[in-house]
Amino acid sequence: MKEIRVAIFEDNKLLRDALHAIIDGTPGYTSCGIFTDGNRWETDINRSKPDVVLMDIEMPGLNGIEVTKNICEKFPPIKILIQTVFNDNEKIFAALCAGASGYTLKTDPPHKYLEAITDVFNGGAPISAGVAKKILGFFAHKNVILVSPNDVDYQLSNREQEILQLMVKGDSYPVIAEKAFISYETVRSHVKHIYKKLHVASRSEAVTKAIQKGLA
Amino acid sequence: MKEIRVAIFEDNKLLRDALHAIIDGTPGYTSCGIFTDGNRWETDINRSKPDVVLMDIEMPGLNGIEVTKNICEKFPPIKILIQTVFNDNEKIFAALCAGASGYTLKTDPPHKYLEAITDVFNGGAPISAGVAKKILGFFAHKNVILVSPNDVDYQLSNREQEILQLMVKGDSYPVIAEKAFISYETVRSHVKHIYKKLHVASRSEAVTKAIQKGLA
DNA sequence: AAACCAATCCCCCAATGGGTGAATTAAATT
DNA sequence: AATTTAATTCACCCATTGGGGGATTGGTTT
Repeated sequence: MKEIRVAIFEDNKLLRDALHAIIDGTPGYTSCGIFTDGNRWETDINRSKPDVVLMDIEMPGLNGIEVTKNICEKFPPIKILIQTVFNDNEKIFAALCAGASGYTLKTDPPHKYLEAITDVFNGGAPISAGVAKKILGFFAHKNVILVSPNDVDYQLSNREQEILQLMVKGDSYPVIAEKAFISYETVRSHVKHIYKKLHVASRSEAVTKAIQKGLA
Repeated sequence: MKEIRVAIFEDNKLLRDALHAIIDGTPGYTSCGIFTDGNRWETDINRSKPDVVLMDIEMPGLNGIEVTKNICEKFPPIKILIQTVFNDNEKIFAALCAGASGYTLKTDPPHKYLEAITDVFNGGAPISAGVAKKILGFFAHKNVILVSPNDVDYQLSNREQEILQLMVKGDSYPVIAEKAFISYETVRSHVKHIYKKLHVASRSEAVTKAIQKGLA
């Protein structure tokens, strides 16, 4: 049975040292890297080669959510366990979307941490009670809607995506023209191309599709 | 310490009897009602007065999701624990939105059930590992978007909501007029009122707001 | 060289938005 | 009981916006 290599991102020295001690002090776990911020995450990850990353959300410089997003993209096999203290719905939601594999509360006792680490390492999805309650709250209060994934690629050009964003925002063509530094007529031309690619025939349909397909 | 009153909705006789036996056989738990479908849910709930409901999703007649929605609306203090077997994302998502307090897999062992019942009774949100993984998947793959809750009530009338739905669908005014059995001019009149109430000035803004505020 | 596409621009006409006004009905308030 | 408020219905005028077709340029691919 291989040891689980754990990297720690945590700006609080006390917590950092405590985690380090717990992980290195428990058979089956090794702390392979301890970092106080996410500014050099890429080299940090490359050198420490962790199986699991313990990620603090609030850190100086790049925050934990950004770093999580980046690691998930560049190193998909690495499991990330986010640690959170706060009750900010927006932040929890953003953290969920970043693509981590589990969420624990900092107030959880050490043995819970170790359990969670093993759990994510084995492909599980440990979620602390408090976080679970929040997530169910999201759904129960209908603060969340399901969008069909990008099963189809609409092949919008960069410029077209840009225009589409502004359309979703509700900007009129003249306003879009100003913001994009092109003429009114050119905006309209882009819009027409967008409609063709999205298979829609009006602005409102395009906006609906953009939101529901996650293009905005 | 009060006993926890548990009602069971489950169409499978074997499972139903097993649950009944486990719950009544464990100190601290009483099964106060056992039902094979949700068709008479309101009288069932009124008579059995449960603290916690074990709800099967697939039942003849009214399915578990509908019944859950109804109970959550009419009897908010009652906690509902949904039991699921299948892997259908859509169904799990619908179940989450119905407003239940917890989700267990039917494959979980009995002691897990009892734990989950106690957990929801105490305000927790037990989520089985498999369901947790699915939920994180929703968020990680961005198949889900956060909508600001109805923090403000736009006070749209029924008719206006109806028109707004059709606008979101992308119907033109003449088409909306046909579907709503009113004249073109009346549609326009409603639309203007909608814009005033939503504080927007164009169809696309109205559509965006409708989607993001959950009005559609 | 030909075909393609993104990005730019113009014109015609239909659809949409804002203002204003008004009749009927129902509900709420005084 | 009288008044007010709001919802629903309809109408007209007119300016702005939006949709469809067409066209040019420059760059890329075939």
